[in-house]
Amino acid sequence: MTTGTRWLDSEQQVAWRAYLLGTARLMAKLDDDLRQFGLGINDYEILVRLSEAPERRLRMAELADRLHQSRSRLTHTVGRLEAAELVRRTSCKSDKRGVWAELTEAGFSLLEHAAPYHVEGVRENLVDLVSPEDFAALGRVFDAVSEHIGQR
Amino acid sequence: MTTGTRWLDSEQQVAWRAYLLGTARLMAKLDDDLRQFGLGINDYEILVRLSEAPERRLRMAELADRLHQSRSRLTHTVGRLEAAELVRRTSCKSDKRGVWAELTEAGFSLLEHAAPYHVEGVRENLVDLVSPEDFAALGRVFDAVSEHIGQR
DNA sequence: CGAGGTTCGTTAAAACTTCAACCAACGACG
DNA sequence: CGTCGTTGGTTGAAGTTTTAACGAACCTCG
Repeated sequence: MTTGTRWLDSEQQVAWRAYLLGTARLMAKLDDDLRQFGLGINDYEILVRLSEAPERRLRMAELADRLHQSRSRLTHTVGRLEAAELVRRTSCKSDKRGVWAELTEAGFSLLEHAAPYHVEGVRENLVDLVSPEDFAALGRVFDAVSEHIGQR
Repeated sequence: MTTGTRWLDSEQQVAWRAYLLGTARLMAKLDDDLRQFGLGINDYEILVRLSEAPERRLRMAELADRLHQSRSRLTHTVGRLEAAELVRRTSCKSDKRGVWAELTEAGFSLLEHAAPYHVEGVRENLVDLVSPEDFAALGRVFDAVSEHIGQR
Protein backbone atom coordinates (compact mmCIF):
# COMPACT_ATOMS: atom_id res chain seq x y z
CA MET A 1 0.00 0.00 0.00
CA THR A 2 1.26 3.45 -0.79
CA THR A 3 -0.75 5.47 1.70
CA GLY A 4 -0.94 4.15 5.26
CA THR A 5 -3.76 4.92 7.62
CA ARG A 6 -4.19 8.59 8.31
CA TRP A 7 -4.17 8.37 12.08
CA LEU A 8 -5.40 11.24 14.18
CA ASP A 9 -2.63 13.48 15.34
CA SER A 10 -2.17 13.95 19.02
CA GLU A 11 -4.37 17.01 19.34
CA GLN A 12 -7.15 15.47 17.32
CA GLN A 13 -6.92 12.37 19.41
CA VAL A 14 -7.26 14.39 22.57
CA ALA A 15 -10.23 16.33 21.22
CA TRP A 16 -11.95 13.17 20.04
CA ARG A 17 -11.62 11.51 23.42
CA ALA A 18 -12.72 14.63 25.21
CA TYR A 19 -15.84 14.53 23.10
CA LEU A 20 -16.54 10.89 23.87
CA LEU A 21 -15.98 11.26 27.58
CA GLY A 22 -17.65 14.64 27.88
CA THR A 23 -20.72 13.43 26.03
CA ALA A 24 -20.98 10.37 28.25
CA ARG A 25 -20.76 12.50 31.36
CA LEU A 26 -23.09 15.15 30.09
CA MET A 27 -25.81 12.72 29.07
CA ALA A 28 -25.52 10.89 32.37
CA LYS A 29 -25.88 14.17 34.22
CA LEU A 30 -28.88 15.34 32.23
CA ASP A 31 -30.50 11.96 32.67
CA ASP A 32 -29.95 12.13 36.39
CA ASP A 33 -31.47 15.56 36.59
CA LEU A 34 -34.58 14.45 34.73
CA ARG A 35 -35.08 11.38 36.85
CA GLN A 36 -36.97 13.43 39.43
CA PHE A 37 -39.68 13.85 36.82
CA GLY A 38 -39.65 10.17 35.96
CA LEU A 39 -38.14 10.89 32.56
CA GLY A 40 -34.92 10.16 30.74
CA ILE A 41 -33.43 12.50 28.20
CA ASN A 42 -34.83 10.33 25.46
CA ASP A 43 -38.36 10.58 26.82
CA TYR A 44 -37.89 14.28 27.29
CA GLU A 45 -36.87 14.82 23.69
CA ILE A 46 -39.92 12.94 22.50
CA LEU A 47 -42.22 15.10 24.58
CA VAL A 48 -40.52 18.25 23.35
CA ARG A 49 -40.85 17.32 19.71
CA LEU A 50 -44.51 16.58 20.20
CA SER A 51 -45.11 19.78 22.10
CA GLU A 52 -43.74 21.80 19.22
CA ALA A 53 -45.72 20.08 16.51
CA PRO A 54 -49.06 21.31 15.18
CA GLU A 55 -51.80 19.97 17.43
CA ARG A 56 -49.02 18.57 19.58
CA ARG A 57 -48.86 15.41 17.59
CA LEU A 58 -46.62 13.68 15.08
CA ARG A 59 -46.69 10.53 13.08
CA MET A 60 -44.54 7.78 14.54
CA ALA A 61 -42.23 7.58 11.57
CA GLU A 62 -41.73 11.31 11.46
CA LEU A 63 -40.92 11.41 15.13
CA ALA A 64 -38.50 8.53 14.80
CA ASP A 65 -36.70 10.30 11.98
CA ARG A 66 -36.38 13.55 13.86
CA LEU A 67 -34.81 11.74 16.78
CA HIS A 68 -32.80 9.39 14.61
CA GLN A 69 -34.29 6.38 16.31
CA SER A 70 -35.48 3.09 14.98
CA ARG A 71 -39.20 2.72 14.66
CA SER A 72 -39.08 -0.24 16.92
CA ARG A 73 -37.39 1.70 19.68
CA LEU A 74 -39.93 4.45 19.34
CA THR A 75 -42.81 2.00 19.50
CA HIS A 76 -41.50 0.66 22.80
CA THR A 77 -40.79 4.06 24.28
CA VAL A 78 -44.10 5.55 23.26
CA GLY A 79 -45.75 2.47 24.69
CA ARG A 80 -44.26 3.34 28.06
CA LEU A 81 -45.12 7.01 27.75
CA GLU A 82 -48.64 6.03 26.89
CA ALA A 83 -48.86 3.79 29.94
CA ALA A 84 -47.77 6.82 31.95
CA GLU A 85 -50.54 8.79 30.22
CA LEU A 86 -48.13 11.37 28.90
CA VAL A 87 -48.82 10.49 25.30
CA ARG A 88 -51.85 9.15 23.49
CA ARG A 89 -51.94 7.22 20.24
CA THR A 90 -54.63 7.73 17.67
CA SER A 91 -54.96 6.21 14.26
CA CYS A 92 -54.49 8.30 11.18
CA LYS A 93 -57.50 8.66 8.92
CA SER A 94 -55.78 9.65 5.71
CA ASP A 95 -53.30 6.80 5.92
CA LYS A 96 -54.71 3.80 7.67
CA ARG A 97 -51.28 2.39 8.37
CA GLY A 98 -50.38 5.51 10.26
CA VAL A 99 -50.43 6.31 13.96
CA TRP A 100 -50.35 9.71 15.58
CA ALA A 101 -48.48 10.16 18.82
CA GLU A 102 -50.11 13.01 20.65
CA LEU A 103 -49.07 14.78 23.83
CA THR A 104 -51.71 14.59 26.54
CA GLU A 105 -52.51 17.44 28.85
CA ALA A 106 -50.61 15.61 31.57
CA GLY A 107 -47.66 15.21 29.24
CA PHE A 108 -47.64 18.87 28.38
CA SER A 109 -47.94 19.82 31.98
CA LEU A 110 -45.07 17.56 33.03
CA LEU A 111 -42.96 19.06 30.29
CA GLU A 112 -43.72 22.55 31.53
CA HIS A 113 -42.39 21.58 34.91
CA ALA A 114 -39.36 19.70 33.65
CA ALA A 115 -38.24 22.09 30.92
CA PRO A 116 -36.88 24.96 33.01
CA TYR A 117 -34.98 22.53 35.12
CA HIS A 118 -33.59 20.69 32.14
CA VAL A 119 -32.59 23.84 30.31
CA GLU A 120 -30.80 25.06 33.38
CA GLY A 121 -28.86 21.82 33.35
CA VAL A 122 -27.90 22.24 29.73
CA ARG A 123 -26.68 25.72 30.49
CA GLU A 124 -24.84 24.88 33.63
CA ASN A 125 -23.13 21.82 32.26
CA LEU A 126 -22.46 22.97 28.74
CA VAL A 127 -23.57 26.27 27.32
CA ASP A 128 -22.40 28.55 30.08
CA LEU A 129 -19.07 26.78 30.39
CA VAL A 130 -17.71 27.86 27.05
CA SER A 131 -17.41 30.94 24.89
CA PRO A 132 -20.25 31.71 22.50
CA GLU A 133 -17.78 31.24 19.67
CA ASP A 134 -16.85 27.76 20.78
CA PHE A 135 -20.45 26.84 21.29
CA ALA A 136 -21.29 28.09 17.83
CA ALA A 137 -18.46 25.94 16.50
CA LEU A 138 -20.10 22.95 18.15
CA GLY A 139 -23.22 23.69 16.18
CA ARG A 140 -21.31 23.96 12.92
CA VAL A 141 -19.46 20.73 13.58
CA PHE A 142 -22.57 18.68 14.12
CA ASP A 143 -24.48 20.33 11.35
CA ALA A 144 -21.72 19.15 9.08
CA VAL A 145 -21.87 15.67 10.58
CA SER A 146 -25.62 15.40 10.15
CA GLU A 147 -25.45 16.78 6.66
CA HIS A 148 -22.74 14.34 5.70
CA ILE A 149 -24.29 11.25 7.17
CA GLY A 150 -27.70 12.12 5.84
CA GLN A 151 -31.11 10.83 6.65
CA ARG A 152 -30.54 7.23 7.42
CA MET B 1 -40.28 35.13 40.79
CA THR B 2 -38.01 37.88 39.62
CA THR B 3 -35.80 35.99 37.21
CA GLY B 4 -37.55 33.54 34.88
CA THR B 5 -35.91 30.61 33.23
CA ARG B 6 -32.98 31.52 31.09
CA TRP B 7 -34.10 29.72 27.95
CA LEU B 8 -31.66 29.05 25.18
CA ASP B 9 -31.78 31.65 22.47
CA SER B 10 -32.60 30.53 19.00
CA GLU B 11 -29.02 29.97 17.88
CA GLN B 12 -28.13 28.07 21.00
CA GLN B 13 -31.20 25.95 20.57
CA VAL B 14 -30.20 25.11 17.03
CA ALA B 15 -26.64 24.26 18.05
CA TRP B 16 -27.82 22.10 20.92
CA ARG B 17 -30.12 20.09 18.72
CA ALA B 18 -27.51 19.76 16.03
CA TYR B 19 -25.27 18.25 18.66
CA LEU B 20 -27.91 15.80 19.84
CA LEU B 21 -28.87 14.70 16.37
CA GLY B 22 -25.33 14.72 15.01
CA THR B 23 -24.06 12.65 17.89
CA ALA B 24 -26.84 10.12 17.46
CA ARG B 25 -26.09 9.79 13.79
CA LEU B 26 -22.35 9.69 14.23
CA MET B 27 -22.44 7.00 16.88
CA ALA B 28 -24.84 4.93 14.85
CA LYS B 29 -22.55 5.20 11.85
CA LEU B 30 -19.42 4.28 13.75
CA ASP B 31 -21.23 1.36 15.34
CA ASP B 32 -22.36 0.17 11.94
CA ASP B 33 -18.87 0.37 10.58
CA LEU B 34 -17.48 -1.67 13.43
CA ARG B 35 -20.12 -4.35 13.16
CA GLN B 36 -18.10 -6.12 10.48
CA PHE B 37 -15.54 -6.86 13.18
CA GLY B 38 -18.16 -8.03 15.61
CA LEU B 39 -17.63 -4.99 17.80
CA GLY B 40 -19.59 -1.97 18.93
CA ILE B 41 -17.98 1.35 19.65
CA ASN B 42 -18.12 0.56 23.33
CA ASP B 43 -16.24 -2.69 22.90
CA TYR B 44 -13.79 -0.93 20.66
CA GLU B 45 -13.03 1.73 23.23
CA ILE B 46 -12.41 -0.92 25.84
CA LEU B 47 -9.93 -2.72 23.63
CA VAL B 48 -8.17 0.53 22.78
CA ARG B 49 -7.74 1.53 26.40
CA LEU B 50 -6.31 -1.87 27.20
CA SER B 51 -3.98 -1.79 24.22
CA GLU B 52 -2.47 1.45 25.39
CA ALA B 53 -1.95 0.43 28.99
CA PRO B 54 1.29 -1.03 30.33
CA GLU B 55 1.28 -4.76 29.71
CA ARG B 56 -1.98 -4.18 27.86
CA ARG B 57 -4.00 -4.52 31.00
CA LEU B 58 -5.97 -2.37 33.40
CA ARG B 59 -7.83 -2.88 36.62
CA MET B 60 -11.57 -3.10 36.13
CA ALA B 61 -12.32 -0.04 38.22
CA GLU B 62 -9.71 2.04 36.43
CA LEU B 63 -11.08 1.03 33.06
CA ALA B 64 -14.64 1.79 34.14
CA ASP B 65 -13.60 5.25 35.28
CA ARG B 66 -11.79 6.06 32.07
CA LEU B 67 -14.84 5.14 30.06
CA HIS B 68 -17.28 6.67 32.52
CA GLN B 69 -19.16 3.42 32.85
CA SER B 70 -20.64 1.68 35.83
CA ARG B 71 -18.62 -1.21 37.17
CA SER B 72 -21.57 -3.46 36.57
CA ARG B 73 -21.80 -2.57 32.93
CA LEU B 74 -18.11 -3.17 32.51
CA THR B 75 -18.31 -6.54 34.23
CA HIS B 76 -20.96 -7.64 31.77
CA THR B 77 -19.20 -6.29 28.72
CA VAL B 78 -15.83 -7.72 29.67
CA GLY B 79 -17.61 -11.00 30.29
CA ARG B 80 -18.72 -11.01 26.68
CA LEU B 81 -15.32 -9.94 25.40
CA GLU B 82 -13.77 -12.70 27.42
CA ALA B 83 -16.17 -15.23 25.97
CA ALA B 84 -15.00 -14.01 22.57
CA GLU B 85 -11.42 -14.49 23.77
CA LEU B 86 -10.50 -10.89 23.11
CA VAL B 87 -9.83 -10.16 26.75
CA ARG B 88 -8.62 -12.28 29.65
CA ARG B 89 -9.18 -11.70 33.35
CA THR B 90 -6.55 -12.37 35.94
CA SER B 91 -6.64 -11.73 39.64
CA CYS B 92 -4.50 -9.03 41.16
CA LYS B 93 -1.90 -10.16 43.63
CA SER B 94 -1.27 -6.93 45.46
CA ASP B 95 -4.97 -6.33 46.03
CA LYS B 96 -6.89 -9.52 46.31
CA ARG B 97 -10.16 -7.82 45.55
CA GLY B 98 -8.78 -6.63 42.25
CA VAL B 99 -9.11 -8.02 38.75
CA TRP B 100 -6.97 -7.24 35.75
CA ALA B 101 -8.57 -7.08 32.35
CA GLU B 102 -5.90 -7.92 29.82
CA LEU B 103 -5.98 -7.83 26.06
CA THR B 104 -5.31 -11.20 24.47
CA GLU B 105 -3.23 -11.66 21.36
CA ALA B 106 -6.46 -12.21 19.44
CA GLY B 107 -7.89 -9.03 20.91
CA PHE B 108 -4.85 -7.04 19.93
CA SER B 109 -4.88 -8.49 16.49
CA LEU B 110 -8.55 -7.72 15.96
CA LEU B 111 -7.90 -4.19 17.09
CA GLU B 112 -5.09 -3.83 14.58
CA HIS B 113 -7.48 -4.76 11.85
CA ALA B 114 -10.36 -2.64 13.06
CA ALA B 115 -8.47 0.49 14.03
CA PRO B 116 -7.55 1.84 10.59
CA TYR B 117 -11.08 1.32 9.45
CA HIS B 118 -12.55 2.97 12.50
CA VAL B 119 -10.21 5.93 12.39
CA GLU B 120 -11.05 6.46 8.76
CA GLY B 121 -14.70 6.59 9.82
CA VAL B 122 -14.00 9.17 12.47
CA ARG B 123 -12.18 11.28 9.92
CA GLU B 124 -14.68 10.91 7.16
CA ASN B 125 -17.71 11.55 9.33
CA LEU B 126 -16.30 14.16 11.65
CA VAL B 127 -12.73 15.36 11.63
CA ASP B 128 -12.31 16.01 7.94
CA LEU B 129 -15.68 17.70 7.65
CA VAL B 130 -14.80 20.74 9.68
CA SER B 131 -12.04 23.28 10.06
CA PRO B 132 -9.22 22.49 12.45
CA GLU B 133 -10.28 25.51 14.48
CA ASP B 134 -13.81 24.23 14.89
CA PHE B 135 -12.57 20.79 15.76
CA ALA B 136 -10.28 22.25 18.36
CA ALA B 137 -13.24 24.14 19.77
CA LEU B 138 -15.03 20.81 20.13
CA GLY B 139 -12.18 19.60 22.26
CA ARG B 140 -12.26 22.69 24.43
CA VAL B 141 -16.00 22.44 24.89
CA PHE B 142 -15.95 18.89 26.14
CA ASP B 143 -12.87 19.38 28.23
CA ALA B 144 -14.82 22.07 30.01
CA VAL B 145 -17.82 19.76 30.36
CA SER B 146 -15.77 16.92 31.79
CA GLU B 147 -13.92 19.24 34.08
CA HIS B 148 -17.15 20.75 35.34
CA ILE B 149 -19.05 17.55 35.90
CA GLY B 150 -16.07 15.87 37.52
CA GLN B 151 -15.27 12.31 38.27
CA ARG B 152 -18.58 10.77 39.03
C1' DC C 1 -58.03 -4.03 -11.97
C1' DG C 2 -54.13 -6.37 -9.63
C1' DA C 3 -49.16 -7.82 -9.12
C1' DG C 4 -45.19 -6.41 -6.96
C1' DG C 5 -42.49 -3.37 -4.44
C1' DT C 6 -42.38 0.06 -0.52
C1' DT C 7 -43.68 2.24 3.81
C1' DC C 8 -45.88 2.16 8.50
C1' DG C 9 -45.87 0.31 12.68
C1' DT C 10 -45.76 -3.61 15.73
C1' DT C 11 -44.06 -7.87 17.79
C1' DA C 12 -41.16 -11.42 20.03
C1' DA C 13 -36.79 -12.73 21.14
C1' DA C 14 -32.05 -11.67 21.79
C1' DA C 15 -28.70 -8.48 23.35
C1' DC C 16 -27.38 -5.05 26.29
C1' DT C 17 -27.65 -1.79 30.38
C1' DT C 18 -29.28 -0.45 34.84
C1' DC C 19 -30.51 -1.27 39.46
C1' DA C 20 -30.06 -3.12 43.94
C1' DA C 21 -28.06 -6.25 46.73
C1' DC C 22 -24.19 -8.61 48.01
C1' DC C 23 -19.47 -10.51 49.60
C1' DA C 24 -14.59 -10.18 50.11
C1' DA C 25 -10.70 -7.51 50.98
C1' DC C 26 -8.73 -3.24 52.34
C1' DG C 27 -7.55 0.44 55.62
C1' DA C 28 -8.09 3.66 59.37
C1' DC C 29 -8.49 4.00 64.02
C1' DG C 30 -9.30 3.07 68.96
C1' DC D 1 -5.87 -6.92 67.31
C1' DG D 2 -10.88 -6.09 65.98
C1' DT D 3 -14.48 -3.11 64.46
C1' DC D 4 -16.31 -0.18 61.11
C1' DG D 5 -16.72 2.26 56.97
C1' DT D 6 -15.05 2.08 52.09
C1' DT D 7 -13.64 0.10 47.71
C1' DG D 8 -13.50 -3.62 44.03
C1' DG D 9 -16.06 -6.48 41.60
C1' DT D 10 -19.87 -9.65 40.67
C1' DT D 11 -24.62 -11.24 40.40
C1' DG D 12 -29.49 -11.69 39.02
C1' DA D 13 -33.50 -9.41 37.92
C1' DA D 14 -35.72 -5.71 35.78
C1' DG D 15 -35.73 -2.45 32.23
C1' DT D 16 -34.36 -0.83 27.64
C1' DT D 17 -32.71 -1.29 22.88
C1' DT D 18 -31.70 -4.02 18.84
C1' DT D 19 -32.71 -7.41 15.47
C1' DA D 20 -35.46 -9.78 12.38
C1' DA D 21 -39.69 -10.96 10.83
C1' DC D 22 -44.26 -9.83 9.91
C1' DG D 23 -49.02 -8.00 8.26
C1' DA D 24 -51.60 -4.23 6.65
C1' DA D 25 -52.02 -0.41 3.77
C1' DC D 26 -50.19 2.28 0.11
C1' DC D 27 -48.37 3.18 -4.64
C1' DT D 28 -46.92 2.40 -9.29
C1' DC D 29 -47.54 0.60 -13.50
C1' DG D 30 -48.86 -2.68 -17.01
